[in-house]
Amino acid sequence: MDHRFSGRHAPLLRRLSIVGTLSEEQIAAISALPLTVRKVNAGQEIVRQGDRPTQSCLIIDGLACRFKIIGQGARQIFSYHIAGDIPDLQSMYIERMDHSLSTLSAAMVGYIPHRALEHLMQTQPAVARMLWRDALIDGAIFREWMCNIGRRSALARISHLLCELVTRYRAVGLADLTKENSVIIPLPMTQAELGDAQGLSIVHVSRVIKQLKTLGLISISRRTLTVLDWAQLQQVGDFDTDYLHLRDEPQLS
Amino acid sequence: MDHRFSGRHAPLLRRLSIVGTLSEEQIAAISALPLTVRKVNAGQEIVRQGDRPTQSCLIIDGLACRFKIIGQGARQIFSYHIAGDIPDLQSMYIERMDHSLSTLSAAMVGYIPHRALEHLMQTQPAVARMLWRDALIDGAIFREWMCNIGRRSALARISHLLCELVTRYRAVGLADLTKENSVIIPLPMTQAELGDAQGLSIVHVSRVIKQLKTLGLISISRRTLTVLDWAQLQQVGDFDTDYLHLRDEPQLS
DNA sequence: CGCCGGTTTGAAGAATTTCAAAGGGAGTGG
DNA sequence: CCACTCCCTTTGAAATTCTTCAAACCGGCG
Repeated sequence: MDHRFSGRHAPLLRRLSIVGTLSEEQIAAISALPLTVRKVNAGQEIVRQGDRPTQSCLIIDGLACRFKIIGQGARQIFSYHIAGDIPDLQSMYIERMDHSLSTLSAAMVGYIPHRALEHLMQTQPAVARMLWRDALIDGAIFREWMCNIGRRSALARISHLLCELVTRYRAVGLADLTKENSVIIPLPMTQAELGDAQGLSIVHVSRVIKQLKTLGLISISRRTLTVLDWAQLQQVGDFDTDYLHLRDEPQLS
Repeated sequence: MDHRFSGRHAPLLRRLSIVGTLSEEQIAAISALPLTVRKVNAGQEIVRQGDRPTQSCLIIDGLACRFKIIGQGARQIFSYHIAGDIPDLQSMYIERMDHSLSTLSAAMVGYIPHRALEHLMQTQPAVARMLWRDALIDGAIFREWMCNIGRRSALARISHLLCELVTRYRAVGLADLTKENSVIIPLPMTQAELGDAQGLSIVHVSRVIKQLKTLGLISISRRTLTVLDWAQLQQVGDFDTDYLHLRDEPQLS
């Protein structure tokens, strides 16, 4: 983990440094991005479908998700976003939002004007490349979720999702370890929100999670996930980190 | 429809002109892209998961799809690609393919070296912007498919997919009309391939298509789809063109 | 004419949803 | 500090959607 980063831009710097190596100049340029920080409660819509934003959101702390409400009120969640993510970077290039962005926990959100981002991308092409790479990885995650929802069992889906979250939290240094080397990450979303992400009903999510607990693979308490058997959880979830395109694959013992 | 376009680059030019307006200079620059054209049979893998391509593929004619094989042989198709699409543009920025690209019909495929694309994007920033926009729309389609697979009934899923294909074929001028103003598009894929796209079994796809025929919404013959009741098909499929971000929404009577 | 891949059909089975109700747990107000 | 409340989770039972299996059918092509 890089300790050069501090302040409100730190999560973004950490995030980008898993995509590529940042020079001092680039770090300075990113740190100079104007950032209007706001504290947001859980369950607030930050950007709405149909909006034409002139700024993008950096998640500084907490959990957010992108989603769309379809037909008779069903919700599909497309992605979860943790500290360092810019979930709506694409609004720079696609004016009209075709989905919404919402917090799932209390969160710190920083707003960056598109103008500033454009200037950054013009003056620091290497950073632009990182941001684009990031957007493409975003798409890779969508594809993997399609595999989940379309072709995996409910048990595999939830396991896979938990594996992804663990891997992403670890990548940005936000996962903790127990004495026994079990990984701990925040899991602030409700089971309804897990279901909306993986195309499952609340009831079934509950049953599947119970099964994972019974199998001794995980435990959950106080909105916190502990992975008790990482190897097994990966296997049940048919999980392979490839699609996350991490530069240095973090290895778990 | 723009008639300035001819030759093997024409499908790409038509495709980009639905994203933005092309100047003569841009048309010239795109037409100058080196293009190695190959005729490919149906069902051939063009790019494989794990590859590190140095060129990207332009679909000049025919149908292709991106997909991944998971777990015990199940296949998830992520997207269909018609003439003018560059399905693996992203391999310029993400070295290692996390999925495969395959033809679904006999096709003409043009290979463009990444180097040439990079040069184009550097010298024609507006074209670069269009290509990026295109990549982001790609992601928007993934998201809509997630809604389909995760939250819509089988009948709605198939209807929605057919609506999308009709809309995309129309956008690039590849849809025909009957005397009665019904839209006709190619539908070369098998029902197994439709199922793999929408997370359904062959059997169920067959039943759903039968139902759509019985309802009088569509007819299919000789790998060709005729939409008999566009309004109704859209409604059944909960279809809204928003997510395709077309510049000029093509209106159907 | 016969083959072959793809489609259709029927029947049985599995996974998941829906409905309904009870059970917890964390924060709030008395 | 207790009791209440609200939201979330859990459980059971019935219903539904979709899958699987198996077999027949169909249409284009050699």
